[in-house]
Formats: sequence, structure tokens, C-alpha cells
Amino acid sequence: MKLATWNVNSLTVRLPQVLDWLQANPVDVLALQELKLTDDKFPHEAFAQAGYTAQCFGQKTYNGVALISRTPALDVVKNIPGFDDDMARVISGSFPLGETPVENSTNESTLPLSNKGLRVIGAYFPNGQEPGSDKFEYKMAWLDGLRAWLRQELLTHPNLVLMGDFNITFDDADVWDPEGMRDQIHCTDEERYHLQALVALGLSDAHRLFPQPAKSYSWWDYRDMAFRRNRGLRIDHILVSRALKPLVSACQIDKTPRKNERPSDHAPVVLSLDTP
DNA sequence: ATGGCCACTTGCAGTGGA
Repeated sequence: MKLATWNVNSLTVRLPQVLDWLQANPVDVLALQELKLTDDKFPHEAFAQAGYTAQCFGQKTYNGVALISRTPALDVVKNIPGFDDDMARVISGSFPLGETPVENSTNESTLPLSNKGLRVIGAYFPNGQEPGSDKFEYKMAWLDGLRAWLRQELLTHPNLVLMGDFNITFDDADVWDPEGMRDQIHCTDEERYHLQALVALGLSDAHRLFPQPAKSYSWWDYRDMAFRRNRGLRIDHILVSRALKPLVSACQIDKTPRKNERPSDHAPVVLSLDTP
């Protein structure tokens, strides 16, 4: 089973690339961020023709997230319950863990789907703009809200994946120029504290479970030929719960779409799970 | 060596991204 996350920076512009990518990488679930479109403009038909269904949580101009999947997402929740937010940043859904089960009404497990299934949270974390700014304060409050909610979610959904554009680096290994970016946005101690607090809930950075190429990044500035010079940041992450960790067989950043014409500034990250 | 971004807006300059 494969899951992926990708900040597409406008689904309107990037839809052909997303469809091409899905054809080459037929993942079971794809979380998208920065749709930059409203729900009424979401291209459901294009995804249906590609064999996918979609749950979207759109917003005009900014933000907007979606879950694209082979089987429909169940128990869909939008944003963070308990955290009042006027931005569309989070979408969650449940999926069968592994192969789509054969229908059998006479032999149903007594376990609710939430316990045996896979809970997927796709998230577009706030950027924060600049330490000390109002947007940074919002980012910190949002992270507090996320953690309080996740602590509860993990109790009811032991098989949980949190993936998306976190807009935070774990440490200097995620930064092309650690000295130049010290205490800058995405690299501050406060942001990294929040990321470690998610780890303390029992979530593991899937990328670091495996040997990775040196200087692995998921985002490169459009300016200064940053991609060709590999001047990037690793800010797109896939975190897995304790129960899922033993099933993770790979986690890879796919730089291929960043080489497209008119690419997103982010690359997709792909998680492979060894499921029955 | 150096500078060069991109998407969106009741739009043609300003905001936000990262």
C-alpha cells in the first residue's frame, strides 16, 4: 500500500501534472495541499476518469487540501476540531488498511473500522512568514491545537498517518544552508519544538527510518535556480504512529515532477506500507 | 560570477508563499 503527499501550489495549474504523476505512481491515497480553489471548482471528473475519488476542502486563493484515493475516504473530518480556523488546512479520512477487503456481511469483525483501518490526516501547516509576526503567532497556536487534537485521535486511531506540508524542518540536515537560515522561518527552535512534540506523541518521521540521499529536500525556491543547485528544505513530511511504524517499508521524495515545465515548488513524498 | 520566481486578485500592483 502506498500513500503520498504533495503541495501542488494551485491545482488549477498543476492538475495535468498530478494526473500524469498518479498514472506513473498509482498510490492508494494522495494528500494534496495548496489547491487554491473552492470546492465547486474541484476537478472531480478528471480524477474519476483516472480511477480515483476525491474529498476536498477548498478555499479561494489560498490554502485548500484534498484526499485523492482509490477507495472513498470514510469519516471525513475537515480542519482541527476544537481549533477555530477560517483557513482550509486539514482533511482527514479513513481507509481499509491494505488490500480492499472482500465484502462479507456474515463475518464482520467486532472491531470498529477506526481501530483496524488506516486514519490519514493531510495537512497544510501555516507558513508563519517571520518569527515574531502575527502569522508566526497563528502558526504556534495552530500547532498547539493540532497536538491537542492528535493526542486524542491517536487513542481512537492507532493506525495513523499525518502527512503534508509541515513548513518546519526537523534539524539542520533538512536545510541546504543551516548557518544562513539559522532562526529563520521553518528553522526556529520554537517550530522545531512543536515538531518534536508531535514525535513525543508517538509519531515517527518515516523519511528518517531509512538511509536517504545526502541533502534530501522536498521544496526549492523558484528563484536563483535553487532546484538545479539543490538549495532546498525538507518541510514536507510523513509521520506514522507507533502501530504503523513496523509496516513502513520505504519513504521517498520524488524529485521528478520538480523537473517539469511550470512545476510546483514542492516535490511529492511517498510512503510504502507492507500490508497484508 | 551574477542575477533570474510564481500564483492569485471583482486585478495590471500588491500579497503571500517559503
